[in-house]
Amino acid sequence: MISANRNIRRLLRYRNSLCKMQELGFETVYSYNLGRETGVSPEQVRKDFSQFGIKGNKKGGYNINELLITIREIFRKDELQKVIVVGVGNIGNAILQYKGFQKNMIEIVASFDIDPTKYKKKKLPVPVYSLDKLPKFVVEHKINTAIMTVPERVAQDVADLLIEAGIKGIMNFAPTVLKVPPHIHIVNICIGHELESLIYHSLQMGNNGRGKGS
Amino acid sequence: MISANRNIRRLLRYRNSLCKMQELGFETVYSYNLGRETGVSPEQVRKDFSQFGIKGNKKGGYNINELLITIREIFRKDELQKVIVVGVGNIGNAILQYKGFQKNMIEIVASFDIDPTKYKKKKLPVPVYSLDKLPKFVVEHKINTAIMTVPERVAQDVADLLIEAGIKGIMNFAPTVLKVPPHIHIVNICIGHELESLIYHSLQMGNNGRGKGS
DNA sequence: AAATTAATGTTACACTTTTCACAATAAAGA
DNA sequence: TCTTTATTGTGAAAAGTGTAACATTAATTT
Repeated sequence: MISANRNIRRLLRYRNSLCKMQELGFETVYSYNLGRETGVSPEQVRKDFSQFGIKGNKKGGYNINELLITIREIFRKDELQKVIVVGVGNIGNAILQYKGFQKNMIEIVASFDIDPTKYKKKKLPVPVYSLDKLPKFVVEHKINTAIMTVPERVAQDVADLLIEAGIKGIMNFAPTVLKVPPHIHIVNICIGHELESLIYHSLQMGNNGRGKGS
Repeated sequence: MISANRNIRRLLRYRNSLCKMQELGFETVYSYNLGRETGVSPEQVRKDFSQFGIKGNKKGGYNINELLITIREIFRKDELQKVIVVGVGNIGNAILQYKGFQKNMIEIVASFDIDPTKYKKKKLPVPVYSLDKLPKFVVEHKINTAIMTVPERVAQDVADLLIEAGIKGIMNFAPTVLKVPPHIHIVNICIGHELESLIYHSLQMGNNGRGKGS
């Protein structure tokens, strides 16, 4: 079977680099080019492609255009993927403002919050609704995926609500491990932990402060 | 040696759960409790602890207070870690507003942007400086870690600037693989890719839309 | 005090992912 | 056309990570 996780992530990185290369006018790419650009070994690049049935030319490398088409097919970029945001706080806001999703056939179609003062919020590209309206909206608009940017303390409850409404994938920004049925997909993004982990590794590495002082 | 990456991340999750348990008045915890809360197997919990030299009691489990102290020691929570944010756009803003770092001995002490209109920005808890001021600031305040929330197209240049200034760890929100010397630590957070990956897996899983229609 | 029990701590196994080595092959050159 | 060459494609080895089994031990019970 295909579907690992790592491959998928790398595929997205490849796509990024490939787009840039295409813009620069390149037509073909070698595994070691793409590897260098994406921080992946050439063997890994070839293996990933091979795994997804992508063929190159024995001496001419891979055709960038074909690669991009195939990658888009893998990610089903023929249909627009509709996503909602739940929790219009700092991060929720930032995500709503972000313009980069559209080009990858993803559209944030609505947002939800408990706080009524948010409902009138202008300057947002999508409406903010009450949480009550969520279940109906999800069903009617056939939403599968939600970005959840709510306070930690309500994260589990909101997740339950989302799943009950029929959501299949949740991107969770709260530093909580959500308890969900096995068929639900969760991606946890915990900026705080990432930062602490980074600091930890930087400290490990050696001279904390500059120079050898202190 | 200790220092894997996965362990560290799990340790942070443990800490989260342990704090909650402590607030609820618990004094000890068993590996399977903590495992259940954090989505980790009990064996893994024990192994992680063992790896960091944390000892439990043969029948009474682990002492929550000791655990927390040890974990804090591992992460060097005796000293405040100062961090800067570079790029005060949507996400940069959100991160600057976020209040949760303080409790883990992390403080965002300043932010930087090229856009002069940002410098006067009130409602931010830290000042926004010109990028010119960055090198001196980093040296004077002994900053090791930066959160980089700049547009993709300038990400590499800003990273170079940061490293030149003496930054050892960068949290990068642009979907680019930064080319950096080996002693520099990078954490990439690419919300777009995470979202696409999530959608991919959700689609794989089965009935895209609700019911069996279409 | 001895036996039982319920947990930890650790060693061995299994699985996953990456790297390595090299076979296969199409293009380029002689 | 034959040889060389530069690249892909892949099977095997290695490294990394998680799981399972079990040995160990301190508290509890008898």
